[in-house]
Amino acid sequence: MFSQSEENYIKTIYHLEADFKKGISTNAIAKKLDTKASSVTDMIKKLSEKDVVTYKKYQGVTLTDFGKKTAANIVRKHRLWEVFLVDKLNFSWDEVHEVAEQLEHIKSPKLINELDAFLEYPKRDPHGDPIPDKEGNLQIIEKSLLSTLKENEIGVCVGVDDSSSEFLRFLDKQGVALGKQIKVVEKEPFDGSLVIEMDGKTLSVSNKIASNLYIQKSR
Amino acid sequence: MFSQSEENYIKTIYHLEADFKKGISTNAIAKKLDTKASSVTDMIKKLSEKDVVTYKKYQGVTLTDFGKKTAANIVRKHRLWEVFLVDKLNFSWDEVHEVAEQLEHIKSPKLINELDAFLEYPKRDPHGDPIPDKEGNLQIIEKSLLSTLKENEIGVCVGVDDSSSEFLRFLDKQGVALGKQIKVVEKEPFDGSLVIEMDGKTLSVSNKIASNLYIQKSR
DNA sequence: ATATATTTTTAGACTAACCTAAAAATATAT
DNA sequence: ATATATTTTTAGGTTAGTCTAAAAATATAT
Ligand SMILES: [Mn+2]
Ligand SMILES: [Mn+2]
Ligand SMILES: [Mn+2]
Ligand SMILES: [Mn+2]
Repeated sequence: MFSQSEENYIKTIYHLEADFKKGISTNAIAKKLDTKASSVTDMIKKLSEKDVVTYKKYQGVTLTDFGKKTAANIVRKHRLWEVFLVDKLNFSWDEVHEVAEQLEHIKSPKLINELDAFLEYPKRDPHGDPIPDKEGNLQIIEKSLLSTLKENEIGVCVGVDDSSSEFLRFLDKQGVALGKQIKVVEKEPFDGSLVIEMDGKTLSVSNKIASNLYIQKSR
Repeated sequence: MFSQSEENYIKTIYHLEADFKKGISTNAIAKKLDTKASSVTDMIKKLSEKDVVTYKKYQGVTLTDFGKKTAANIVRKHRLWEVFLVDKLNFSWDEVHEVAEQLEHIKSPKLINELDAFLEYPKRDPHGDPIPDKEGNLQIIEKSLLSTLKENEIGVCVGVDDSSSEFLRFLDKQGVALGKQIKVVEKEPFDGSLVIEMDGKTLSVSNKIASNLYIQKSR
């Protein structure tokens, strides 16, 4: 059984590995967890002791299979709770993260399995991120950043890269939501902005937005 | 904002005060929390510092109004989560306590208010205990231990005193549940056992059970 | 290749929440 | 009333998780 703090480290390493492969640096972890590198070194030693990570001094850290499974289970809980908050308790997608950050640490296998069933086995969380199954496997879908699409390409909005409240609320204001069909009408090379068609209307989105929105291209 | 540990102390003092009025002893708290008296003294000082309790050395501890409100809010969360687990996630009434013990510490006013609404504002938890409202008030109902009823008195089962898994599962086995009508047929002075009528059948219950079951008498 | 900058680890401290053992206060029994 | 028992507090330690500052290792730039 892991402490809340240990779980937060494990989850963070998992997310960093998804982005940057093996050998996650002390500093990278410290930055994500808003703590100091020296604290990370301490914790890393403990996690290595517990066979969650492999660790060679100065070489960064990598999750073991056991560590990966543990991490996936925490992520599974986090995302299932997010679905619960949005689907059942009227939270909006920009409000769920902080609470899920707490709920993910509740220890009860029955709770999480029953929650999964109650929510009818959702496959993705409110931000479009996949929910790992009990074994820790998660299905990856083919998705591309909106900014990488070419003119006239069409797709469906399936996720966000940055899921900060600010970004999500901004998307709300623009009427952008998961499941919406988007067509790239025009790309502006000067500032990287795009003119897109959505809900039959055309609007312009900045490069900043376009490089944070995931699109599943229509074949 | 209080730590999980502080919250557990506050809640425990609250429950003890309900049973024994003011001036809760260090030892009583230690026993309930399964910790040492010296640890309790430490924590009591901190809580007194934070104006949760009033404390005079060797005189025991009493919740302030602020302390009472804080406690009631924790109890509110505990009981609402218990209702959720039973009503929505197929937990039985003997399985919920341990999980609610964790869930009660989640910090999010919106979460608990939405949960309350989602559950349609329940008034009692699965054990018949009242759920405090947002202000910390809880409605008390007139209830008596089954063991105090006289022959031929009739009432409805509305709660349990001991809510240990063992007792609750035993009640399940006997077919006793909240809401069941019970009539005292006969009292056995020798061992304090009772013959009762329930669901049209008569059965005998030991004194141990009769003094852990709350009945609301039919006027 | 060497100097400089950056990253990582170590050393030493702090706080929260525990503990044991001893001392002090209070309660109980004769 | 005094002696004894019990309860409560104090004193001093431990562990988890954090911090700052300094030392060591590694990376980068000339
Ligand atoms: Mn968390
Ligand atoms: Mn999410
Ligand atoms: Mn608790
Ligand atoms: Mn209960």
